[in-house]
Amino acid sequence: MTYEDCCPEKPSLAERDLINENQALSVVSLFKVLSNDTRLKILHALVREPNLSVGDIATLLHMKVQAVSNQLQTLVSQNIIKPNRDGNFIKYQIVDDCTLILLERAWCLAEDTGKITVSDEVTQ
Amino acid sequence: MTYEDCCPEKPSLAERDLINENQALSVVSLFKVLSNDTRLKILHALVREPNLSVGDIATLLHMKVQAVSNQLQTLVSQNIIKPNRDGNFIKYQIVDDCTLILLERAWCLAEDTGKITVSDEVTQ
DNA sequence: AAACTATTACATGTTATAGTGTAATAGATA
DNA sequence: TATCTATTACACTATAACATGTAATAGTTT
Repeated sequence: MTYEDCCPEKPSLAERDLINENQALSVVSLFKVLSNDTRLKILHALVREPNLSVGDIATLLHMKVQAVSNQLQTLVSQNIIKPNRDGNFIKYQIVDDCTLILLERAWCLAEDTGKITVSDEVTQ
Repeated sequence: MTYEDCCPEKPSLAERDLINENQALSVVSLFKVLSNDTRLKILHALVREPNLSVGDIATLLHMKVQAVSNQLQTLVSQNIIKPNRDGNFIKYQIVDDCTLILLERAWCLAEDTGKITVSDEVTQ
């Protein structure tokens, strides 16, 4: 998965007409999905290990299953992840890795602007 | 401004340890800044035409100056834009274009996932 | 078909955020 | 220094989002 695989051949921001209400709201809805630490953790867990269940994720994140389920539903409704039943469990996987480019870029940017570090040693 | 200029040489998402609380919150704070239609419009206006004043932007967006000022302060406090006095006016410019990569990617992605179109003709 | 268990639905309390109106401020110009 | 005007501060209202607890559901397995 590289940058070039996602969203090629679009006009640059400066060349576009000023973003209108509908366009802005669509972009906002995408950013909003990524604006929650629980959802980010879920997504990252699924990148590292696809096909986790609600219980799996709750255990990994040390959270209540309801809280995880809430955020899974949000991610499903936004078509970021999709459910697949496997016996007694419903396991989730990421629909389009292009969404993850945003997470990757933001993570990098947060590191480079000094807010966090790769190893997070600053907070220790 | 290309992708390669921003945030090079970082481990992939799958290779990283599961994102921790501090890291997640830092990334979230970045996404949150971009999760508001007014702020997106302001940023895009400044990409298209740097060094606009609060009044300029309020006129462009057909909004109250106070509302624009509120969001400008948010963007300044997050170090996304910076103020420069010019006579009676305070004009704003974008600090780091790398932030815009996120906006560009999200806009493209929103288009490609069918939520909006380049010309926004769907909403007409 | 019945029981079992993972998952979801619903209502609630809490917190955060956006925009507005009024008032204050700050810097420039004369 | 005084005035003028763009900008910001503050208080307030409305709205939305998150986590939680309880209860319901749905699909599997025996």
